Order: sequence, then structure tokens, then C-alpha cells
Amino acid sequence: MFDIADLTKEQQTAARHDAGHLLIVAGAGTGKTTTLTARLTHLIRSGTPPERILMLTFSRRAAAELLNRAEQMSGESTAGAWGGTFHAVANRMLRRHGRAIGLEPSFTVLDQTDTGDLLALVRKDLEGPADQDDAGAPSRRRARKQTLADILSRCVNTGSPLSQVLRTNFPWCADEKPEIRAAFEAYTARKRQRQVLDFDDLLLFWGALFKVPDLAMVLQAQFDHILVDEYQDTNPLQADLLEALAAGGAKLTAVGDDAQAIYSFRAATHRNIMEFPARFGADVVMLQRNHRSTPSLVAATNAVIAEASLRHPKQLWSSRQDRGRPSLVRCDDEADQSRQVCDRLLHHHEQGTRLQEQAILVRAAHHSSLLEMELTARKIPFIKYGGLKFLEAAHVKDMVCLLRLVENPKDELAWFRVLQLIDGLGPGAARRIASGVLASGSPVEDLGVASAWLPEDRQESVAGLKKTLVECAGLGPQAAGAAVERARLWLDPAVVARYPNSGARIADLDQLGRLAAAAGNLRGFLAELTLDPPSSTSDLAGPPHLDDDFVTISTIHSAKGCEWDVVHVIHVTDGHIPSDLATGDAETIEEERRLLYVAMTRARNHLYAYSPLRYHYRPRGRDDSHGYGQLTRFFTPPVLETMDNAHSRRLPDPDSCLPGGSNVASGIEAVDRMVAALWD
DNA sequence: GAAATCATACTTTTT
DNA sequence: GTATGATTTC
Repeated sequence: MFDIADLTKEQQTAARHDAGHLLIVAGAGTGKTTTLTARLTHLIRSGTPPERILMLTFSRRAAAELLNRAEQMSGESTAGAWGGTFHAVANRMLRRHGRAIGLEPSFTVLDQTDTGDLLALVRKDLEGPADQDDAGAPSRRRARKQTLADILSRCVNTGSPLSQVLRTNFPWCADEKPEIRAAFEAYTARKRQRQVLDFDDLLLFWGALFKVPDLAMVLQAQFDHILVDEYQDTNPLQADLLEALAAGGAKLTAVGDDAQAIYSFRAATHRNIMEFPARFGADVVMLQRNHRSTPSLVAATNAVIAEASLRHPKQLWSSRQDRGRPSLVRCDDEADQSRQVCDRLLHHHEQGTRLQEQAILVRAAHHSSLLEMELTARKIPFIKYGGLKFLEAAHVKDMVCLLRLVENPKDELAWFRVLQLIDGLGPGAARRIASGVLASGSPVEDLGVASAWLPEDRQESVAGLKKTLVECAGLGPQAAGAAVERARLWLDPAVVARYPNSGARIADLDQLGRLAAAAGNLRGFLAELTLDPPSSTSDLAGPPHLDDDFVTISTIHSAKGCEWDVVHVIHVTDGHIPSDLATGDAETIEEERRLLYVAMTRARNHLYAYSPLRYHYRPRGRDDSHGYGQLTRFFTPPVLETMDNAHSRRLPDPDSCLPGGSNVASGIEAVDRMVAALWD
């Protein structure tokens, strides 16, 4: 167990800072978590009650771990401290204070998929039956529903008008602007009627709470200290929230590293961290001593990031014992890459590095599929983080919607989905019944009335659903586990009849039942599930046996904040890293560079970057605005000088910058008005 | 109006 | 390769 006195001087300065707001620029591996822990310890020891501390982190797990470590370090309880993601904290605040702006505490939260589904639903409602006459012209394809959700979210999170977002981020949808705009308006209205919030609403409404004068005073007096982790990955809306939170005199501590900003696709902007000192009048402490990696690895990662434009200049250094330079491994093709990864994995294992101390990092979840086959064939166990979509599996979604109806019978989307599980009911019938049911004050009771037009046998099936909902609700709010069990009596047969490989799906429902039983409270369980979904195969299957050793496969995004002795980064090839979908725009390519930087800086002792020379499928060139056939290489000569096995040529680097700015109004109507103003 | 079939754009990262 | 929407069939 260490003490604050064991920290480096710069870490101590950060931990003990007492004058006003503070920005800690913490380079990769510089002991950010240690410093934050020490700061928490310092605050608690110097008399700040835990419940007057708010920690905004990137995941619930990060918050829990910080509190845990602070508790060990300080020897005092951290119980009562507030912690979680921006969205999770917003959820808690709104359940408690939402009534002040006209929000019932039983609201449900839509995830990104739900948002897309609801947008599709209202878009369908909007299109008149009149569009059918021009039979000759095949109606052109419209933006997919998920794209609509992305557009909406980007408008709201950056505070940019629809036309600008369409122009710069979704040019192929620009000619649909009128329909998109109409869909957004209808979508907003629909959400309000049904008491559902999407992710962005959570932040907007949290902000709206601060516009209620009496409540704002209470909220602003609630915390003495607010700590924000991973500040480089926050968006303008979140920065505004912080400003409102701190208006009552709470001290802000923001921690982050502009070189690791990798969430611009979610509207995060490194401008937040660059502008923080000026905006809040904060002191800056810079951590530059890398405790994680060997000097050779630091030299290589420094060389990679040195070529980035627009950064907080810093030079990381390490005094750890060296273990040799990182390797760039040229592979013949993808199959060769898989073999080589396995070979090196096993080599290090024989040298005494457990598989758990090794990781394979990928740009996109599907990049590891061939490798996973090779691992399986060689009987090397692994777990995979990121990309797993437990919640998006149809049968899981079915169960979640069923539970959502128990909690909020006005949840139209849930009705729409659940009704279609009944044999013989499709989208049409579901829509008709759902709208009938929602027109009444007590939706569940009137289910029979709303479906009276159906043939008799189907009415009976609907009655079965009603019985299920009534009985689940009768179990009370604390019985999430029992509710799942009861719901399964109705859902299981439908799942078996409806989907192939129902065995695995039933097993998933078992798992969901276990999670629900552990959560207890149904409302909390549902909110937690959408705000902090299970992120790995192990979260679902439960931890493997303790003696089991397994290697981790993770997307680079999910690997943020983690570290391993040995790291294998695969597919470091133009088209994969950087991704094809980084459309040749300079800013996006810069983000891909940072992504590679994050991946490489996860390694403590050994680092391998694999680069297949040939792919068996046709590589797709990106939209190529700066010349024919030009490749993006991150391993430029200066970088290659820090690595083994390599040779390459040089590229010019690009530069650019993006605009921002946003504002928040008051009350639900005001929020809606403000958002609607974006749709010009 | 629902289910089945067909055609064709699109294929990332996540709260 | 796959998922969505348009079209045809029942």
C-alpha cells in the first residue's frame, strides 16, 4: 500500500492542489489513476465528506475502482460519493428532481438502437399513402434509421444546425433534409408524450434542471469537488453541464490527455481539454513521467504522436529497465498474421507471461474473427471486449421491452416490438393496437379493447400478454428477478417458435434473469442495462474459473485505460488502421493516428504491430482527395527508427480544426425549442 | 394486412 | 458477407 509521499513530485502537486480549478494533463502511463486516487484520498482526509464529491468517469467500472482504491489508500470510507458516467449521473438526478421540469420519475431510457427504431416508426407514420402513384420511378433509398439517429445525436451534442451537420458529416443524406427534419420534430413530440428519454435527453434535461432557480441553487450547493476523468473525450454539451455544476463554487478537477482523444465520432472534441484552463481559469499540472512502459516503447510511441498536428506538446520519458524495441511484424497475409500472433503469444507464455497479461488490440470488432478461429483451433482461451452486442440480440431486446412495459406502459416502442411477438401480428397490427392502447389512460387494462378487432384466437394471445404484464407489475418494483421469470413464461415459447438456435437464446435469458435478480429493483435494472451494458463475454458468462488463463481481445476504444505486459496490435495497414471509413478527411486521419497511439501505449514490456502485406479480398480505397493511390502510413521513417524489422517511405501531414459552441435553455419545452432551432 | 421473397446499398469505434 | 427496405405472394 502506497502513500501520497510515494508519488512523484508532479503527481503530488496534482493530488494536493487546493486553489481553485485544476487540469491534469496526464500522458499515457503517467499514473493517472494513481494520481486521481491520491487526490480523492487527499480530499477525504482533509475533511470533504464523500457525498460532496462527484466523479464523472467514462464507465461505471472506472468510478467504482477509483473509489475502491481511495478507500484502501485513505483507510476511510468513500461510501456516499457520487460516481458514474455523465449519462448515469444524469439519470439519477432526473429520477430525483425531474418533476421540477415536468418529468415523471418512471421515464424510460432509449438506447441508440431504440432511437433509430422510434425514428423509423415516426418516419413511417409521416409518409402519406399518396406516394404510390409514380410507379415508374423506383423510390430511392432513404437514409437508414441508424443513420438518422446518428445525425440527430450529432446535432444535439455539438449544438450544430442540421444543415451544417448534413453538409459536413452526412453529405449523402443532404437531399432528404425536409423529411429528416419532419421526422426529428415528430420524434421529439412522440418522446415527450410517451415519457421516454434518449441518451442526449439525459444530458439536456440535466442541464435544464439548472434553469429552475430554486433547484439550481440546491444542485450547485450539492458538491464541493467534481472530478472528471478522460476529459479529452467529452463533448460541448458536457462541458456546458460542468460549467453549470461548478457555478455554485464547486472545484473542478479535469484529467485527460489530448493525445488520446478517440471519440470524436460521438461528438467529443479535444477543444474541451485545450480550452479548459482559459474557460475555467484553472491551473495546469502536466504528468510526463511514464511509469508503465519501457524506454524503448516510450520512444516509439512518442515518435508516433510527434507527427500529430494540434497537440499539447509534451515529451514522455521512462526510467524503467529496457526490454528491447517494439517490432513491426510484416506478415504475408491475414492467415499468416493469425499464426504469428499465436506463436508470439505462446512464446511469451512459455517465458512466464500469463495470457491474462497479454492483449490483442483491433480497430474494429470484426477484425479479429480469423484470429479467433486460429485461437480456438489452438485451444488458446480468450475473452473479447467491445463489439459484443448482447443487448442488440433480438430475443434480449424482446425481454427488455416486455420489462419496460411493466415499468412504463406508455412506452410505445416497447408495445410495438412486444406485440409483434404474437403469432399473426405484424408491424401493421402492432402499430394499430399500440396507438389504441396509448390513447387510453390505462394502457394495459385497455389492451383488450384496443385489440377487439382481431380474430378471436389472436385476441386470446393478446390476453395472455396482458395477464403477463399485470402479474409482473403485481410483483412490485423490487422484484426484477421474479418479473423476468414470470415474463419468460410468456416469452420463452415465442422465442423458441420464432428464432433459430433457440437453445443459446434461452441461455441468454437465463443470464438476463440472473442479472435482474442481482439488481433487485426493476427500474434501476433497466436503466443500468441501457446506460452501462455488459461489455464483455465474461460479464455475461460470469468470470471464468479462477485458475483459467485467457488472453484478452479488445477494440482499441474499449482498451482505453487498460494495460498489459505484452500487446499485439493487428491489422496496422491502411484500410484497417486507419479505417477505410475515415474518409480521407485530415481531422479524421489524425484521430486514427491517436487511436494507434492509444493502442501502442497499452504495453508495459513488449509491443508488436502486425501488418499483413496482402489481403485476399479487394481492398477498398478511401475517398481519395489528396492524390491517386496514396497510402496513409503512421509508421514513417522517424517512427521506424524506433522499431525493429522495418523499412518505409514518407508522407506529408495534414492540418485542420473544427468549430463548436452550444447553449442550453430551461424546462422541457425550452429544451425542445432549442433543439428544434437546430433543424433549419 | 402479414409473411415470404428479392434487390441493393453498405460494411467502425460507444454513452 | 448482411441488413434493410421494396415487392410480391398468400
